[in-house]
Amino acid sequence: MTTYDLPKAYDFKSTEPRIYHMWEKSGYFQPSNDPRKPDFDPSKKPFVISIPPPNVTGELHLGHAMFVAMEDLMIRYHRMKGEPTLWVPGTDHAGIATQLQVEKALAKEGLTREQIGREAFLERMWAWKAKYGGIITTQIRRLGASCDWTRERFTLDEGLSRAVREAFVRLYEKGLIYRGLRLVNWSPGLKTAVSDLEVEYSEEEGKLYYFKYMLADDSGEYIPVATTRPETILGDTAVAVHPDDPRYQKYIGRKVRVPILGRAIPVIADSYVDREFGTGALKITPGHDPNDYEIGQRHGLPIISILDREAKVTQAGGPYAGLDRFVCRKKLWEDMRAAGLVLKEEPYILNVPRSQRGGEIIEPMISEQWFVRIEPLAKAALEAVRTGRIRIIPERFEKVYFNWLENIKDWCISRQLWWGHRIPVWYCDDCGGEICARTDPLLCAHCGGKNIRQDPDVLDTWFSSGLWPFSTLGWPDSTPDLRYFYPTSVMETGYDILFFWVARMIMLGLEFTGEVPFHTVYLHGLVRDEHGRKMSKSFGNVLDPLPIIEQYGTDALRFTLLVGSSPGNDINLSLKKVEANRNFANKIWNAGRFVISSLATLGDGGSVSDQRSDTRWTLADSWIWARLQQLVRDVERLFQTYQFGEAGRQIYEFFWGEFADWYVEIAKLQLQDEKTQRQTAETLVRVLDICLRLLHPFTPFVTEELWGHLRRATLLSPISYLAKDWPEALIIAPWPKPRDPEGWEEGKVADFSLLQEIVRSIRNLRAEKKVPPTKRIPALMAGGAKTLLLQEQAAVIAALSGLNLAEVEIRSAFERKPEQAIALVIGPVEIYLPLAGMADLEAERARLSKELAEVEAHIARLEKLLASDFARKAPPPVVQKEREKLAAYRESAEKLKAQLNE
RNA sequence: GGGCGCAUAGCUCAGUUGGUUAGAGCGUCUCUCUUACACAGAGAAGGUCAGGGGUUCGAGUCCCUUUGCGCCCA
Repeated sequence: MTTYDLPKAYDFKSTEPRIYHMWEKSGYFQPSNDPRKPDFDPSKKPFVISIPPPNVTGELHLGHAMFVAMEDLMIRYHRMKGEPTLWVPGTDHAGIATQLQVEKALAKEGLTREQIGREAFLERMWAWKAKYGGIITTQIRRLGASCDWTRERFTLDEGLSRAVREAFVRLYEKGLIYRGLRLVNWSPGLKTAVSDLEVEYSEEEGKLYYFKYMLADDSGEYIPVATTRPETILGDTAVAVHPDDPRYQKYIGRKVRVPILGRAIPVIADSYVDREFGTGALKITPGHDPNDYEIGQRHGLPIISILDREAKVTQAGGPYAGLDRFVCRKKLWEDMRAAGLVLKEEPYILNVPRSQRGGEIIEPMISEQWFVRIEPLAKAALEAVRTGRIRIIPERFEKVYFNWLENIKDWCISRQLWWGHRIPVWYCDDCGGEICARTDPLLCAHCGGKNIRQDPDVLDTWFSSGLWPFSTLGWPDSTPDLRYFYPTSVMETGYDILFFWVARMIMLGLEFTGEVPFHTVYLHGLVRDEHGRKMSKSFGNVLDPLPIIEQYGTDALRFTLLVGSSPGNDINLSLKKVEANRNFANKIWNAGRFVISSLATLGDGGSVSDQRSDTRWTLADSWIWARLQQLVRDVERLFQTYQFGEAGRQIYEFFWGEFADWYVEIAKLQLQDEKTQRQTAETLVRVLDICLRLLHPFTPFVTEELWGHLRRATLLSPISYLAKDWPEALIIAPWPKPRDPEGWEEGKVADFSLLQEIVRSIRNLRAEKKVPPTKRIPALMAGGAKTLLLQEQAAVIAALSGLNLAEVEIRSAFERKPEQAIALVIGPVEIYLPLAGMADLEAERARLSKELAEVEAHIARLEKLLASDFARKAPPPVVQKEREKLAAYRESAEKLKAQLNE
């Protein structure tokens, strides 16, 4: 047969691109049951994920690596289970972020978008997208993502743009979209409105400024007022006091003068005012503060906008017109000081609204914007989760979701940008009418006039992402894909975009399709640095996934992210962990090399038949098989409950700690014996095969590569029948099916555990006594009830613990304790290692006494336990287990005592 | 102000029907280049599971509470 000469270390660098190419080229990423193909069967239930679309011109970060690892794991698992599986990839135009990139490039040429005009600017945008748009998807491929690239979508592509247009028009027609002057969050740097969600509040040191609001009747009286933003004084239209405040009651209904400007404004009473805060009198600036806006609405106060779109003071600011907001703050305060209006300043911790993008201070401003009337949509979205039609994992996020939707405010969806879906509304200059249409109108629908112009604004990017699960499948058309693959199955993403994205998809999905867009939401945590700090460029602790992949391989990174995380919790990533998992990939590789090489020892006597009714499985064979079946059951249970990390850890433990450390070592022995050679090779192949299948969703590359070698080697070997049903690639190999235990497993596992304990005890003693590892030593064993087992396993024990088999003597018991020997007691078994000259009698007695004391402590503990209510109230199997333990300890104690008495 | 999470070995973390000897990786110490793997093997040290109270035969796990840290919402 062909001998395999695999490299000693797994070479991920050459393997990963080759394997990925093979998968993609072979069409494995496409659903096995495809509505586009003639043999399509609509009755098969598919498993579908739509990718959280990354920014089209973005670059890979660990958040992407995280979601790809999780989603690819789910996709591969379901694909291997034989379900038609679809993972829809795509990208998002990321309005602000992308536009900023291009504006930055323009700025380098000394240009602004306004200078070159909308049309030319959009040409630049598309050119930019063409240039950088492929980078992120190439990088996602490097992560091993098995998504169906033939179905790749982009939020600004034709189909999705049509979906956005349709969605807008429907909401508009239903009265769920309106345009109006409202106080919105304004980003002066970006010169656009942003939604509530795009504003973050940070606590910062600032000042509380106290000053006099002079009564307008020139009585010389004043109301002391405090503010954190003096410049807004220019926009004040009232001073409010609490109606029950004795200090100020007398002023209610009178007028005060706005400092410097001299405008007379009323003193009003409103119970919103907190008497304890500041001076207990509140200046009201409805044009620049959300709370003041509310109060202003209640009292019918005028609204004055004192800032323009760049946050410079407007004409309303009189002498300050044209100043920047912060310059104005300073100057106005100085002028007020000169005018004798300043009382004092106090240090104060402010809650400063900052743009989620860029961090500049957001200015609440009155502006005409488009909004979605969200309440009816939110109601349906709440219901969907409340009734369990959608399940959020981990569950605690359901509460967060409810809380947000219950207190939701209308969604500001217009952005003063150029890169995005333009609002499909036209205004008629002739009749003043408004036209909202699915196709661009040429004439006014109301008066037939030609003087119509489209609203210049575009929609919030999240508006289009909110349609993603169905727009990517062809909505609003009832395409075969939409009919078959929608609703999708799982929405997997980070908890940080639960509101931004997930909630909106649920709302819009229910609204437009009448169905939930997915039945399960799985939320992963954020990737942090190794000490749990948020990664940030300024802090310099950002880890870039690409160099990590270069250094340790994709599998190592994926396994680290998957196994190091639990649902909804952040993960601290360190290169040490990735390195450890690179080592695991190498361990898999080398165990595989061993298994493949073991096939060669079977010789080339041609293929043997699958007849093996006469096989006598060894203890090790039975044990590893029982353990493997247990693993398959556990992994299945863990996958079903979305505990992927735990599943990965268990496979890791089994593979390294049981298969490689124990079975492979014993297999070396069994392969030398003609009688057990074939069954050993068979077991090696079977166990490795199943392990590779279980590991494939975690570490797809090394498992695919190795499995390919295993398959070819097996097919060329005398036991080729094992691989006769294997498909041509692991990615489509059937997922191991859990089987019920057959009854024999427990006994074999217990026997093997005893064997392991014996081996460990001997190794331990050897290390303690500094016996050179290569020195083979004799041993006498008294096996008691386990004598037969020991005799059968003598060769295994000898090999694993460095005994000289020819000098191993096993009996049921010895009449006299062997001299000059060190004794070990392992439950029912006594072992004597005649280490001439090493048996220091005193030291031995001390060692045995110590052991006896430990055992007696256990006996005392268990006797007490079994005498308590435990014996009556605990379930019988649990009690039985403790009784057995006690019996074993008693046996050990007796033996130890006997040792000490000699 | 409301809500949520975390606190387990030196470090980073698992531990999902509560079962009585709490695990891993890394780090540390000792030995070994044993023909799958030194990206390894063997052995060892290291934990009153944040403090207190409760439920229970039994609590790292459930309940209450205190302290510290973090996050979300307002």
